[in-house]
Amino acid sequence: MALTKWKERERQQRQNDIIDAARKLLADRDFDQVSMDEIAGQIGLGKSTLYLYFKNKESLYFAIVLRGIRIWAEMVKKEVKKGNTGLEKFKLYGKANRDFSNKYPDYFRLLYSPTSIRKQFDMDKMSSSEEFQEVRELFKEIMSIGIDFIQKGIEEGEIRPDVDPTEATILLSVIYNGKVNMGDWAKELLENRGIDDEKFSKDIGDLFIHMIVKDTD
Amino acid sequence: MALTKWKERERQQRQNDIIDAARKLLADRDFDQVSMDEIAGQIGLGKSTLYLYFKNKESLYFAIVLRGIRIWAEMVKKEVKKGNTGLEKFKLYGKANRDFSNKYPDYFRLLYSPTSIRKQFDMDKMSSSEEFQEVRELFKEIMSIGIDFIQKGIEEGEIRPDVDPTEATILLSVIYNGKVNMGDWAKELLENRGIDDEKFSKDIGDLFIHMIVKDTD
DNA sequence: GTTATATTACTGACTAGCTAGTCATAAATA
DNA sequence: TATTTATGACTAGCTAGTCAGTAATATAAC
Repeated sequence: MALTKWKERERQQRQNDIIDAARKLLADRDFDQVSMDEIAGQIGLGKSTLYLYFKNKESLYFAIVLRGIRIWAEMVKKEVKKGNTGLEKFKLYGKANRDFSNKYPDYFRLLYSPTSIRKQFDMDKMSSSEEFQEVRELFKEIMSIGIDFIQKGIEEGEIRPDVDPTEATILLSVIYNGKVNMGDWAKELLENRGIDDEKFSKDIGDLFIHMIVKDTD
Repeated sequence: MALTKWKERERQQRQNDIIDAARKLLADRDFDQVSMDEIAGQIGLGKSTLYLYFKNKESLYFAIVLRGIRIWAEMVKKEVKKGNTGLEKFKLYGKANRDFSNKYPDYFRLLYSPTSIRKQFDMDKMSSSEEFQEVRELFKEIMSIGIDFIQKGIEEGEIRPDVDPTEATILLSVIYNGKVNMGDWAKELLENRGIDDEKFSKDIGDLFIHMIVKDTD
């Protein structure tokens, strides 16, 4: 019985290897542009083998995304505990997002693809994937956290009451979405001014807070 | 001579038709997902015919993008004339961006693709395209306009001096980039709160101004 | 402890279908 | 008749997914 359990772990490890190989390849190319052959080749397997671990390509894709969003959700939940007021917690919420995007850029980029470049997917295969549903739920959960803290901040009088919590939270997400997909031309402009990615990230965070707090000085 | 001129117009008209058909198809699908066959079929032509008007697929793509960015640049330049101070002009700059995204959503979405999803393109073919170079120049020009007005606004004391003009302008562009590519899940959250796209656009604009002006009240 | 059997892990070759781009030929027009 | 415009059939190459059969490992029998 311990044996079958060990077998199970072995199997999960292999599944893990596949996910990892695919993630690396998908970090800078689109779903359509990475073939199952290439993913399999990356870890010295035949393509057919992938289908023993994943129903189809979409399923593999969302397995990666799911892994990423789980990490994201975890980081957010952990970070916001450090704050007390709504504003504090929302600042930490923003920081967690930034940290995640810096620490796991591959996942982060990937995470914004399925929701935005959804047209590349076969909707039927997508919906049938359990992973897809969980990703969707976690996304909504993460958004809810931000929304609640802005709401709290408004009630506590630190955030302007005319700020719509949903809009502001989505805007934060929109900014990160835009930033990861930012084109080379924009990057060039920043570099010419001596602004690296990290500084830009941080400054965006600061600007965002200016956007919602009651008093700027 | 008048005849050859008419011929030339005829040719341009046809080229125009192709661009238009392609634009419509590319509005909600990726470069890779729209075939030359489909574009040609859309206006009752054979695929081979497209190659009489465009060197290759990339060239056709950038012809569309070029058309779009020309309209965008024109709208921006026209709108900002209405203002006087730097802040006023930057507000109009933001408005022009918003108007363009509302009036020509297809172009707008497309415009952010080549810079972000550049990995789908064959770089050699891309660079060799004259259209690509002009698109690049116009993009930089549009960014410069925003940067200059924020700078002016700072000098005039209406915009906070700790705002970096380049960062802020790029951020505006990043926001629009993110917004056009915003996923269905985020859209859903907004809809559930009764916020339609137009309201969200406008509110983003207002929030953005809060981000940079000196005094909020 | 060795051999036979059952289970599991894996893969090469294949199907069916799609793609961009070419080119000799045909149609339309000057 | 000459020129421009258009195309159908083709090449060469790629893709996801399948499946019969092979290799490796685990269990059972002797």
